[in-house]
Amino acid sequence: MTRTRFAPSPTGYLHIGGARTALYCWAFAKKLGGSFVLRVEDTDQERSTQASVQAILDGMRWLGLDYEGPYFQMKRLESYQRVVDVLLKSGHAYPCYASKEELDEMREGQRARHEKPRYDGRWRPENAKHLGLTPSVGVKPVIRFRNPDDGEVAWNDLVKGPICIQNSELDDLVIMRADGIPTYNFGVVVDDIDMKMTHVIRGDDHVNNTPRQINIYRALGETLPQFGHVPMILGPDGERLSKRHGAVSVMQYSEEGFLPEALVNYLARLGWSHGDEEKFSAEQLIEWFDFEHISRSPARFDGEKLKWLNQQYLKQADDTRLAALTHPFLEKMGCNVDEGPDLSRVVGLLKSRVNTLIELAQAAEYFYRNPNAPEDLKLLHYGATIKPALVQLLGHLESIDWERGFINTAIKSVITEHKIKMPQLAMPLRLMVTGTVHTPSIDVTLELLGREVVLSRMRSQLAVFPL
RNA sequence: GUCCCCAUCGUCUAGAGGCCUAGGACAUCGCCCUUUCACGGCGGUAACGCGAGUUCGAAUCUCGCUGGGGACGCCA
Repeated sequence: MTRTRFAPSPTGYLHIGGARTALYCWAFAKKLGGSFVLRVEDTDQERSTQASVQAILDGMRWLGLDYEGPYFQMKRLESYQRVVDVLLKSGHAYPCYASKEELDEMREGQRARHEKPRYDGRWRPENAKHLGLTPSVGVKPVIRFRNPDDGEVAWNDLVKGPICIQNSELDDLVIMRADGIPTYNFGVVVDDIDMKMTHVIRGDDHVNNTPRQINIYRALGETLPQFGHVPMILGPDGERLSKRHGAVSVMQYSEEGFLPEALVNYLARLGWSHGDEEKFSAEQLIEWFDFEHISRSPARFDGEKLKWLNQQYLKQADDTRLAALTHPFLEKMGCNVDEGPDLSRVVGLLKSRVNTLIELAQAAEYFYRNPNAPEDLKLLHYGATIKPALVQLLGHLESIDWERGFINTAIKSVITEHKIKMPQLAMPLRLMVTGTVHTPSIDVTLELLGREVVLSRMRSQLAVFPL
C-alpha cells in the first residue's frame, strides 16, 4: 500500500513550493490507489502558530488536495521518547551537556579554519571520560544520535538518481531537546516509520538531511522508504522565493482572482512534464504523474504563464460559477450587483477578455455603476460632427424592442443615413455608456446594460456634447 | 570555506547516440479576422554554457572548467 505525506511546519502560510511538493505526493498516492497523509510538524514551539495551521488547511482545501489526518507531532511526544530510550539503551544515542555558547564557539573556530562546522563528539561517552567531562548538576542534557564514523550512505533518489554521502561529513545530531521535544530529523523518522510511509517526497533542501535520517533508520533496524527530492521553485530573478517576490502564499492567488485548477495545473507543469501537454486537469495529472519526468534543476516561477493558464480556465468555466466567484470582488469595489443585469450573462460576455477574477470584476464595473469616462478619451471621441447621428440613434433606441438584433439594425440604419463608418458611431457611443473604449460588441453590450441605463447615460453625455 | 545537487530559446520544457538543419507552451514581433479591445487563426525572432574525450555518428555517454542552486542549528 503506497503511502506518501506532506509535512509542513506551521510557521507561515502554505507557499507555492510546498504546495507543489504536496501536489506531487498527492497525485502519486492517488495514482497508485494509496494514501496521502498531512502531518503538521509543530515541534518548534517558538514559531508554530494556530493561524498557520489554519492557513495550511485552507490552502490544501482550496487546491483540492484531500488527505488523511492531519496528525500533529506535539501530540505524539510519547512515541519519540520511547524510541529515544531504545536508542539510548542500544548505545546509538547519548546525553550531551554542551551549552549553546560552547557549541557556537566550537563552530566559530571550525569556520575560521575553513572546516565544515560540525559537532566534535565531545560528549560521546568514551570522549567525555577521556576529557574528564562530568555533567553539571541540575542541567538536563539533550540527546544526540551517534552517527557512524566511517562508511557512506547512499540511496537511489526517485528524482535525482544515485546520491552518496560519506559518514565523515556527518556529525552527531541532537535528536531530542532537554524538554523532551524531538528535533526535525528524529521526529520525521519516527513518524514516517509509525505512519508506514512508503515514499518520502520532499523539497530539495532536505537532501542533506536524508543520510542522517537513513542512519537513524539503520540504528533502529527499520526498512527504508523510497526517497525523492524535488527541486525548489525560484523567483523570476532566479533567487530563492521570498516575501519580496510578492505572491508566494497559495491563498494570495485566490485573493488575486486565480482559479484553483489553474494554479494546480501551473504548479504541476512547473518542473514536471508529460510530453507537450500544457493544459491538464488534476485527474490527468494523477493518471500521468511519474518521477522520471520531474526535472532535476530548480524552476523559476513565471506569473505570465500562470495568467495565461488562468485565462484558459476562465474561458471554459461555467458562467454561474464564475458569477458566484466574481460577485464578492464587485461588491468589494462598491458595486451593487443585485441592481444590475444578470452577472452570469455579464461574465459570460467578458470572460475571454481578462486574466483574473479581479480583472473580470473590473471589466464588469460599468454594468453596475455609472461610468466616468476619462477626459482625454472624451476629447478624442466626442466630436461635434457625430452628435446629430447620436441624437438620431437615441430616438431610435427609445422606440425599438430591446433586443440585440433590433439595436444592431438601429445602429446600422443611422450609419447608413449619415454615411459614416461603424467605428465613428460605435466609439463615442461606447464611451458614453461604458466610460471606456474597450468593450464587447456594442449591440450586446447595450442589450445587457438595459434600455433605461443606456438612454439615461446617453442623454446625460449628450448634454455635455461636444467637448 | 566544506559537502551535495544541477546545467536545451528570455521563462517552463520535449529530447534517454542517428527520427534534431533541436519540437511544444508562455512572453515578444508581424499578418489575418474584426465594430474598439480581447478571443481565435497563421507566421517570425529565439536555445543544446565552455573545453577535452568515447563513437562511423553526441543535446544525449565520460572527464575537466565555468555558472547556478542547496546544506552545514537544541529551525523545519
